[in-house]
Amino acid sequence: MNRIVLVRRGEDVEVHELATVHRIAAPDLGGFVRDREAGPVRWIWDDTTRWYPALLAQGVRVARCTDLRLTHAVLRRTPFADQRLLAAGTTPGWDALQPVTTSEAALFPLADPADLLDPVAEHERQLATLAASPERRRLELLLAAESSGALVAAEMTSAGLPWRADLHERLLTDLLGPRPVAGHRPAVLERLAGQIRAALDAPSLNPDSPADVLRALQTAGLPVEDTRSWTLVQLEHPVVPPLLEYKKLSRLLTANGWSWLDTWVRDGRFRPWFLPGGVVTGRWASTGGGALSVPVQVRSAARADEGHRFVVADVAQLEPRVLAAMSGDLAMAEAARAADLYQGMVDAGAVATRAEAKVGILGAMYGGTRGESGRMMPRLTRRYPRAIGLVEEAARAGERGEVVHTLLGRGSPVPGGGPAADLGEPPEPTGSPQERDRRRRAWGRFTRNFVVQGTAAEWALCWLADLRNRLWQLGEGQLEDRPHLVFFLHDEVVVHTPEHLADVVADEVRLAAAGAGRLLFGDFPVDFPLDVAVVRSWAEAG
DNA sequence: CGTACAGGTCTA
DNA sequence: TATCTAGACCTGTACG
Repeated sequence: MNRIVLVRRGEDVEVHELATVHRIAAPDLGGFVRDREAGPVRWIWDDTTRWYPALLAQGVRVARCTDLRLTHAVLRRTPFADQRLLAAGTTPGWDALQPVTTSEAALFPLADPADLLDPVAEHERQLATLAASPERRRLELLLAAESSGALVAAEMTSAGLPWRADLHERLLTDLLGPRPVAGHRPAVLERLAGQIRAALDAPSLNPDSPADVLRALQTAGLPVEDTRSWTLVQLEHPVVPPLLEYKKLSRLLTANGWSWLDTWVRDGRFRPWFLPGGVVTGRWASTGGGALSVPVQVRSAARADEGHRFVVADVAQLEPRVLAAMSGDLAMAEAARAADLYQGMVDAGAVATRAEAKVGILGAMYGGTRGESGRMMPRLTRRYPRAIGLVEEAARAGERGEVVHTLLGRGSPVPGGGPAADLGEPPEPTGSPQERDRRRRAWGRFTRNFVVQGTAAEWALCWLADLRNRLWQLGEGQLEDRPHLVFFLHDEVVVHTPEHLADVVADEVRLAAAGAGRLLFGDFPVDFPLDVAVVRSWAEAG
């Protein structure tokens, strides 16, 4: 594997390859990368968001990279690395480096803090750190998966999720009335506001002000402390139906209404930015358009192009399956042999009902100790001692202030903030003993969830990376002419594909899932069954 | 007048 | 018959 480090130098790019250095002009970079991609090569660069969008805009796809910003972040937190090998004067600069999320695909923004960093030296420090790690293989897999995720993320933004603004607008008009002029409510909301004011005898009530609404509800004699929908549904009062309807439609208007369309949908594509490693657990974050919470309500506007289909796939109960595998709990893995893990637990006689299984497992992973899930724990602990033991141990470690880690070695933050690598004194605990105890237990719930959510994110990254390569092999020409990923959300992917390849894509999605399981868990007998749908519209899946 | 936070609701 | 993990992002409101 040829490693080529790219470094910005003014209007040029410095190319470091096999102990040689040469310069090329920035406009020639696309052609150079395209040529070298004919052979096995790994591009090493400071940050994928600073290089890859411009390459993609020129129709250049790369197979592999090392994203030093992301790999640095992982190495800084992992308990498997000797931090002294990573340390340098520029470490704070690498720590602080932020991804670029602007629509201009221009190479080389002015005054980029990345220009103060030395990618060649950082790469060498990272290689030395890996070489000395007792868990080198796992860490290398994690860093490769993380970098591959960076490529997928850039490609998804570049391609965009096909989005039919006309269908979205029709949906808005049907539910809210015609688009109002700026500063006015849509007709349907205005009518509901009138009904709410009448029902509460509050003629000047602003239904968009929670404080206003709460006061009016209390004045009307209703025993409420907040105005959440969940609270309101439990009331018997004429204001409840129009108020709930108002909240629902108002949410649609503000989160995914006309201005959302104006801002985020261009040329028939929704283009959010996906941020690999944006969540401490290793899950992706996103920015722009709320990509991680696109309501089911508007997914009908996401439609495959003419002659194309979406292949939508999600993993059933990913996290409990990951927990079974990472803890080596054969009894839980046996329950996971069924397509429905919770039903598998019922069939094994571990619990009486599916609902009990679900609330019990979720409680074990999230740290629910009260109510139903708390009552389930002794039974689950007897049946699945390794799985439950793993999350309990993670919780205890967190309560002691220790770092926990995922299967591949992503480390949790330390309680006081700042990466574990900062060898400074822990901050002085503040607050009453009760408050400190509450905080300690909350941190234990976080570390309990961290090991499972983070390892599930690693499985998903491996799935995504393998699938990306498989999809590329299925077609010819540019990325968008081939089956390609257009959306990813924790345990769900959407592939946009020419119709005649849809069934092949569905097979590849399953093969990639099986491959991810083997990569992380070897021969351990656990399944990751997928729900796969070939559809015209995202809303038809699931 | 711009920033910070609270309250709310959507996602897995 | 009690909410417990991770996010994004909107509006209204308090603050400096």
